[in-house]
Amino acid sequence: MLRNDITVAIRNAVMSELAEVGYGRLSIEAVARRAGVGKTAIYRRWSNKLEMVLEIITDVAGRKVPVPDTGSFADDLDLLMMIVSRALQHRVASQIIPDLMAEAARNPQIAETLQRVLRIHQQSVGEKLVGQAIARGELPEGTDPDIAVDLILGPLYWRLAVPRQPINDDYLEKLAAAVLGSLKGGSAT
Amino acid sequence: MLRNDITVAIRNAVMSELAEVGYGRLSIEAVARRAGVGKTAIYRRWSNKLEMVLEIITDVAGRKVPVPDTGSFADDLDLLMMIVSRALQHRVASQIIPDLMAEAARNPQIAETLQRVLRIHQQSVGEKLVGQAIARGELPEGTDPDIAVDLILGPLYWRLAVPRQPINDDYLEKLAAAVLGSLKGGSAT
DNA sequence: ATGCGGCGGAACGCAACCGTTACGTCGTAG
DNA sequence: CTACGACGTAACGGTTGCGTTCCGCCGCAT
Repeated sequence: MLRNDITVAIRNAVMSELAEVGYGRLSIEAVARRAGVGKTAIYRRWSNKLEMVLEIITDVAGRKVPVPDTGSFADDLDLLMMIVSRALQHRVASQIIPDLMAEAARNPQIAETLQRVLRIHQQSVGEKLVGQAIARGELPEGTDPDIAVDLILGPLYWRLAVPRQPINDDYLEKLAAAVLGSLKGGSAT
Repeated sequence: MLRNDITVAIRNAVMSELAEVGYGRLSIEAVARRAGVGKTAIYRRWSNKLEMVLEIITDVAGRKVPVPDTGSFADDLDLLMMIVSRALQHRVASQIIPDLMAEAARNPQIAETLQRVLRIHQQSVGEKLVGQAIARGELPEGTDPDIAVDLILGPLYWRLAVPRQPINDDYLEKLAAAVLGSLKGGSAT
């Protein structure tokens, strides 16, 4: 019987609040204010801040990412890196992700939740992508998909989270080429 | 005339508190409690939380990192990655760094301070390392030190901050080999 | 027409922290 | 011996947030 429009308003408010002040300073009262609802509406749905945030981010992060399959590993790689860099550069994502990661470092519940959600996507994407490439003979057999994922996502995430430099097409192209080279080289076996 | 032992106690307390609860939830009162000093001692030194944290982390982060120069780029790379991964895996660092990075995403003062301190080290290390290698003919001329740095530090930081998997010697070796491959390939020009 | 349930609003007591102030102690320099 | 200054402690008034409770409103189903 809980009104759905209210639930949606709260979810949006949580995401915005998370982006603005971070998990550490997120308060139920601020969420209620922003959503234009009473605190009661929130406590009727979740029993505290942690539970609320976990439920909401699990839902948001759980959306599927399509794995590229163009027929060429180089193109798959280009495409994947473009998709990821676009996603990471969206305003809300670029604020929330590092914040939650930092929070995960000290809150096992958050850590566990994020790991579960992220690992599924990330790992399966890696295995699928590398698997396709090996099957087509574009990568040496025994290429470690784990390292491949780290090489692909690492620099992008680093660039986003640390130097905070924009990732333009030119940079992306160079980076993709470098990653391709390292994997084709067959060093990651 | 401010007593030095007190200042040191406060600095340590700030670092511990940062690691435990993060910048967002760090309170002056908690720092004072932990350091075993009065709030007055803190306000006598800094006028607020931001100023205090900025001063302290600037100091800590400002320590020089030696740039490897073994005579071989492959060895330089191995050594650098080992040093960095060790540093990143230390308890306090692995908690504080992602937290401050997340905070930097919403606080320009923190962002500016971190960028200044980090960029100097990181950029100069990259340029020096790549420069040496080019001079020795181990890397193609025109190799972009920027991309090189991203390729080297990105996966390490990613691994630390996101999947939070331990970085053992075996993994490090494979990763270094892959990075070496990608740079030698000359794609990053 | 009646009743149920979700709603916003307001207030509750409690706790933590802010930044400031007053006080009394203690070590040291003059 | 005296004076100064940094120290810890305690308290200040004010703010914010917690999680709970009670109220009156309103939409909807019966």
